[in-house]
Amino acid sequence: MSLLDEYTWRGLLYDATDGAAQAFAAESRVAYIGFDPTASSLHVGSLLPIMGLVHLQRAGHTPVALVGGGTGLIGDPSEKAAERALLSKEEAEANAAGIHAQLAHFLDFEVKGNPARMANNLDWLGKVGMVDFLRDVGKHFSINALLGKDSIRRRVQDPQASISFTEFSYVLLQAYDFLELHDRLGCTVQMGGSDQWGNITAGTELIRRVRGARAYGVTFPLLTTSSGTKFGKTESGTVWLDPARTTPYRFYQFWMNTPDADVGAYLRLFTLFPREEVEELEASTASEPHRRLAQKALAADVTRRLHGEDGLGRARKASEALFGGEIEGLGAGEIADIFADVPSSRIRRGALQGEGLPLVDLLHRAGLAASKSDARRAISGGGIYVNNHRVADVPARVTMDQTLDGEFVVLRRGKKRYHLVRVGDR
RNA sequence: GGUGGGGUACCGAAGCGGUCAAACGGGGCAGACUGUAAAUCUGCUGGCAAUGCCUUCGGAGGUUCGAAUCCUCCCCCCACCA
Repeated sequence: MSLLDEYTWRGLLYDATDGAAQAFAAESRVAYIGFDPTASSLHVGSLLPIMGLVHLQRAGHTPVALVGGGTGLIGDPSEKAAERALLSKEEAEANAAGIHAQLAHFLDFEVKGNPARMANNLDWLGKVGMVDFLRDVGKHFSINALLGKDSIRRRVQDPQASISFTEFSYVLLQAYDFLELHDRLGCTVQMGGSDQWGNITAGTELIRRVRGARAYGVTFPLLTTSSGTKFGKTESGTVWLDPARTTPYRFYQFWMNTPDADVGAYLRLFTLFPREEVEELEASTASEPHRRLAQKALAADVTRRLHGEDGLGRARKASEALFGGEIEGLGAGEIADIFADVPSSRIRRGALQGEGLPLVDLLHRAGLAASKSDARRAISGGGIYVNNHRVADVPARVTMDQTLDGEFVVLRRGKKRYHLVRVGDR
């Protein structure tokens, strides 16, 4: 199966320039995707283009991840409705390093033949002179055409939004990136989200004009959930790839919570499962949904790829304990293990001795309630559990008697939000 | 620069002298039902030492026993005109 066919059945293909399919079929290509270093970590939203690179590499082509250390300093106008804050050079570089490390979980940088590569456009954007740039690149862009581009026109027409010259120039920089990668690495394909179409074709045109060479573009769809909410957001915020920001447990839970209506599409997009396996899992969701086989397979596969067998093991174990059975039968050691990645806090032993501490205060301190009033409301609404037993008594206090092995108290709000309180002075 | 209309809680939007911590809708949180799904139904949705007290209705002053509501000045938006 050709690469674009693979993309197509998986739902990964949004659009491609003419000849792209033949180009991939004809020879091994070098293709790149740019990742914007606005944060030191990528989030699940970036997983889609990353998987695009993964399939590309498996098909024998060479993936290049361009970390926009240079363009990150500018900002893409198509992403925002208003002028955005610029990153400092140091921030951009630190973020680029973090992103590099994360990509290594998905792409093989070691194989012979078509190892994945990293590039940082600061390497050339940092050096190019203004006059050279205007002469070699700027010359090939028509202002009239640029003004016609959606992302720019919107901003130009709205006197409120207005666009700076810097952002206006963004498309030139991205086109120039493509040209540089073409010259340096023989890169002939740029891929990206469907919102990048205009920027990508600007690059293919620049290459055609100044090098007389053919280059191609492929775009991926922008993902939304079946209920219309933004993919990759949860109650607790963005789902990051960095385990320090989103623990493997939470990451696993994010995928476990995938709605039935979306799980088939996600299996295609985010796992490498072959078609038959995806279809079997979908059939399972239709006929025996309560087993959640599709969600489990999805969560396991994605979590394993990012956090390894260990991370997956912990996430699974914690999930099984938390959503399966009794907590009270477990020893302190097991609890510490299971809750390794669950949010936790520490409290002094003295606070729970004697009279103990009002549950309301504990909830507030643990961050499970925004305020004590919020905690009271949550308790009276029946949404608070101590060691998995509902506590509906607002003035309830928590004492040493309720600790597990004298060391832990497991708080829970609602069905899924757990918090482990460790009792001890250190 | 002129004229008119606005700025209310997370968002949208009522209120236009006391009964306003502020209708209603959305969002969010929780409960019921389930399958850690969706849909649906129900409750909650400023804070605190809590039958009360404090802070909130663009900002600063003022009138009044009492203001989100009236007056003055200022800031910012929107529409039309120049």
